[in-house]
Amino acid sequence: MHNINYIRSNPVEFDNFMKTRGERPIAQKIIEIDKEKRETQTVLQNLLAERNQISKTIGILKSEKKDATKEMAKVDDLKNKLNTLKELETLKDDELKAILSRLPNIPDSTTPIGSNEEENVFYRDWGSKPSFNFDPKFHFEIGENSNLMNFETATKLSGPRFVVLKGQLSKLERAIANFMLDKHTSSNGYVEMHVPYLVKAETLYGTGQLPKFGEDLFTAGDDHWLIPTAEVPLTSLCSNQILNINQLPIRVTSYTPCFRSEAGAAGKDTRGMLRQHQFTKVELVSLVEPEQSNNELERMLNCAEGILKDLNLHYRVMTLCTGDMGFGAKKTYDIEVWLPGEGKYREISSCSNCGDFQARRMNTRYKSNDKNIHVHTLNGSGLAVGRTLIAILENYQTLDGNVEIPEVLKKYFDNQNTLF
RNA sequence: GGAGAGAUGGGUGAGUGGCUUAAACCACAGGUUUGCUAAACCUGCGAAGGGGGUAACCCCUUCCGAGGGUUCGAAUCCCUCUCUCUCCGCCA
Repeated sequence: MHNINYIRSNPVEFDNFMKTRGERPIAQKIIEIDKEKRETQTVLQNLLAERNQISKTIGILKSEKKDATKEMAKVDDLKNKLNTLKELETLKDDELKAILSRLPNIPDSTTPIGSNEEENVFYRDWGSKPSFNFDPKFHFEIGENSNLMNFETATKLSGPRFVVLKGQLSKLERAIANFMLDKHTSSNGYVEMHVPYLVKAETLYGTGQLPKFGEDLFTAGDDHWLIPTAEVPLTSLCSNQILNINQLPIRVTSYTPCFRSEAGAAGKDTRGMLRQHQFTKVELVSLVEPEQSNNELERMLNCAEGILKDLNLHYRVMTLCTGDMGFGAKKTYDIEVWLPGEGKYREISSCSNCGDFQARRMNTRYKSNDKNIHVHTLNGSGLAVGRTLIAILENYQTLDGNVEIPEVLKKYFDNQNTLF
């Protein structure tokens, strides 16, 4: 949610920012509605003050057993005006909120301007593409050949875009998640949380998925929605609170399933477990003071990259351009891991600084020198577990169809060297 | 699911239609006193928004779980909903 005062005093700049995010100029309309609302409010409040004054007089007159019919008639007269003005004010306020709640965040000054993913900018990379003396297979070939990755059974149970993992692959999924959680909690200063996977619409509004992107979500009825990412419950932990400054920074992590309808992705990545309706992810979330959020984004990115370095997986980091960034983000880094089977870099983590955008929507503030200031929120995958599993299968595969176990994961496998 | 009780500021908690402009206490912050700490005393201390002023500041409105209603006037009365607690039932 945007600060209306900012739009009021910088309408041109605001429209320019919105343009980079694919929005039409809207500041003039916002200012107009806001002005109407405030004017209505002023008149309304003056009348209310008048009514309160007269009512008080009536109270005094009555207690003195004097006649108050004249005053009562006066207030009666005010009533109609008050109702009309109240309705108008509510109308204008709703209009304003309807517009503001659907506008994306303003990009950071360091976010490259562009219209789609083609214009994302290379930031840095690590490692190099592994070489194979055979044709590396796709992850789903390795998985299906081992009989431990089954898409048909999953489709039988739930339809397309689900998977059943068995035995060592199911264990690998769990080992990856454990490794990530262990690292983030012991070395990176995050506190592990166990959170609900079903949340209210209000919670999704706070992080920005609603009202605009309901189509991407699964709902379980009765105002219960399945989380598309643990960012939603984690960021919302302190919603509607005023924190003490010494509680910051807050760094939390959680391993959860994520549910996405993939409404706009028909026909895209239909083979394998790259794009599923359900997948698991270890999420990182930070709440920090505004001055800290730029540094925190770099820190978070390093925490996510650290996992890939430990797993010895080659990756590159891209800075997303304005047109490819998510709704609530000011700046986003995507980490793309190299998948030799597919021969492509694929997103495995996305780290975003949302500034005060989400904090405004969910009303999370902290007290500093007697002032209440909105916190800055950040979220990042650290990492997507399913895609990490894919990356390990494709990067650690051997000629005989087996998969070597990465050094840091061996302790979860009784120090075995290979998976099968 | 059934029965009952409840929801008031950071916390405890008073307030059943108009001297409530939400008391009091605790916590917290500043100050006085003080060899240090503590105690005592003094002062301050919720949020959102509107208006005025160059400004320090001043005025006003709204908020007592949420939303409606009654009334000249609602924390207080009425209706609906949500949540919490206790007991019973069911249950991993």
